[in-house]
Amino acid sequence: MAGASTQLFLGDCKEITKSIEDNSIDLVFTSPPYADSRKDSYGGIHPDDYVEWFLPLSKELLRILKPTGTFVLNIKERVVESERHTYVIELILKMREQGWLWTEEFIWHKKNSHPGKWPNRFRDSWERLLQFNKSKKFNMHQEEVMVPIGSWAENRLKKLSKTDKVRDPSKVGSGFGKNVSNWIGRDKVYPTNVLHMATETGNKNHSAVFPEALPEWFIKLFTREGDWVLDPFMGSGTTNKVAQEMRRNSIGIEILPEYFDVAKERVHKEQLVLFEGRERYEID
Amino acid sequence: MAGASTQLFLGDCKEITKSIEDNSIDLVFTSPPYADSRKDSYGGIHPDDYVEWFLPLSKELLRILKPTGTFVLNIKERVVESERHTYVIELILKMREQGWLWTEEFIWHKKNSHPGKWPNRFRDSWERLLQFNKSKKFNMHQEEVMVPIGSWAENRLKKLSKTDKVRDPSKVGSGFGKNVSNWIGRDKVYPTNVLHMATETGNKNHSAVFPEALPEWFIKLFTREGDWVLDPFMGSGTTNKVAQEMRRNSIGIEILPEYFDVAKERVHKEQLVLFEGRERYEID
DNA sequence: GTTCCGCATGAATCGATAG
DNA sequence: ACTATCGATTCATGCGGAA
Repeated sequence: MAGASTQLFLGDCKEITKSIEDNSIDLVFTSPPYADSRKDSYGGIHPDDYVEWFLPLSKELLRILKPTGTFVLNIKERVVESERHTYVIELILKMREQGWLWTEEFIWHKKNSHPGKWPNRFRDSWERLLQFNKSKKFNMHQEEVMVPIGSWAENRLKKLSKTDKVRDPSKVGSGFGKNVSNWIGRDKVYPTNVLHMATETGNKNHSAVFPEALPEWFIKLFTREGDWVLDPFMGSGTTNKVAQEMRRNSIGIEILPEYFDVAKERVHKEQLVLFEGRERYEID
Repeated sequence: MAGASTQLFLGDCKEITKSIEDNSIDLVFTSPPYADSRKDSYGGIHPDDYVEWFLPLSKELLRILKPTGTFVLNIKERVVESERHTYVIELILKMREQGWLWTEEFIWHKKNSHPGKWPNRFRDSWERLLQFNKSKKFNMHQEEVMVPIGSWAENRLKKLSKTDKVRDPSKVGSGFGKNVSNWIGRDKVYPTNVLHMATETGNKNHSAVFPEALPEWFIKLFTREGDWVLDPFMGSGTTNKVAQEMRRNSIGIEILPEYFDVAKERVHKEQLVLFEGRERYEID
């Protein structure tokens, strides 16, 4: 196989996932609209309704995921009336009732979190990456995400300014860059469950909320070449773009035409299959 | 007052907290025994029983905390049968039913987390620091924990003789650029809700899991000199030692004599008040 | 070509004011 | 009283043009 198939769907993921086969997906990686945010984009799900809104989808995802597959959910609760809302932790409990295993919670430390100052809280600088599985025997390719202790750590160290050292005296314990090939032959260690990455800002064509390195890391960890990756809330297609570059097959679903069009432009045209409404376009 | 009072109690915190006055504590900072861990120390509460075991204490804490006070709970769920157990998130929900506000969740990134390798997960490198409050109007002294500004500022703020830049008018916000001049000469900024701290490595006589910097940070943030700090699971007394050095009054409760004795030795003897069993010793 | 440096922008939240 | 809108506040990053 020369390239991987990238199938992009325009429509509601709750409906479109129904047409996906049982036990066919190796990794679901997605960042759904957070409650009440992107109000104009997704209809603004109220925090109190969020769990009930999400559960029909997670039920479908449980069906289409392979027994060896993994579901990684990037999410964070909003502040509502000076409190962290509980919809995320309630969702975890309800998904377990559906049959999901809550295997792990990774932390994404956002080094350049949104600025701001409030009398009762500091900047929110992290998000959850909830790992769910269908069975205890899931695929995990740990060696693929090993961190070079040599080059990466040293370069990282070099860049630290005096003030950085004061703020974070013993460096950062885990992290990763984009060019794995540069690390071949170096001494490597396993990473931890804390990921240090900046959000991507200032990108003109698309403002990806998560950096490419985020789906890249989980795709490396939980899939092999030729496996199937699904992002039911594709947005501008970051997950699918990365999956394609990594020679994984992928499915992306997006309900808003504006985002869908951006995603279309970001993936390479070979092996791209588009499903827009009733029509089906294939580009070879 | 020359020094702060440090009162150490030997006994069960669920009982001893009952004798503490209503609305008298400014900060509760504690790291309770995690479920099933330190089995030999605390009797090993089973994960499934953890919430019910904890709730009577949190109810007392709600009573004795000042309306302006804060409860910081350092906790992390254990892995049980390849899953993260749900007792922590269930506890959050139940404590809210008791009347607590779940204001925030800080992340303690443990930079030197214990090494290890498992087939299905990486090293656990973070813990939760759950912030609960009694009311929305709690004391928070943000200026006490400011950190050096990032190195970006060195270049960014070098020359600002021009007129203030105005943000893209398409965005509603009034704009960061407009107030850039406010940043000249500033060298400290507010921190985020992610704390990078190493675990205490020095193998001492006790199993102090958190470094002194951890309670120190929260004591600075949520109390002033002369305020009252409580650690109901004192352990070897790290919280109380730090509180004393920071001229805060404190109460520590520990059920195990071995730990209690270690704590006794770690605090300075002036103003130390001991309550061991029925007897009361005052040392002045 | 390489480094430097200006600059737009981002899953935000609170309190006051208006409807 | 209760909800909606709006102004104020604040860092760090990567891009792209300039040196």
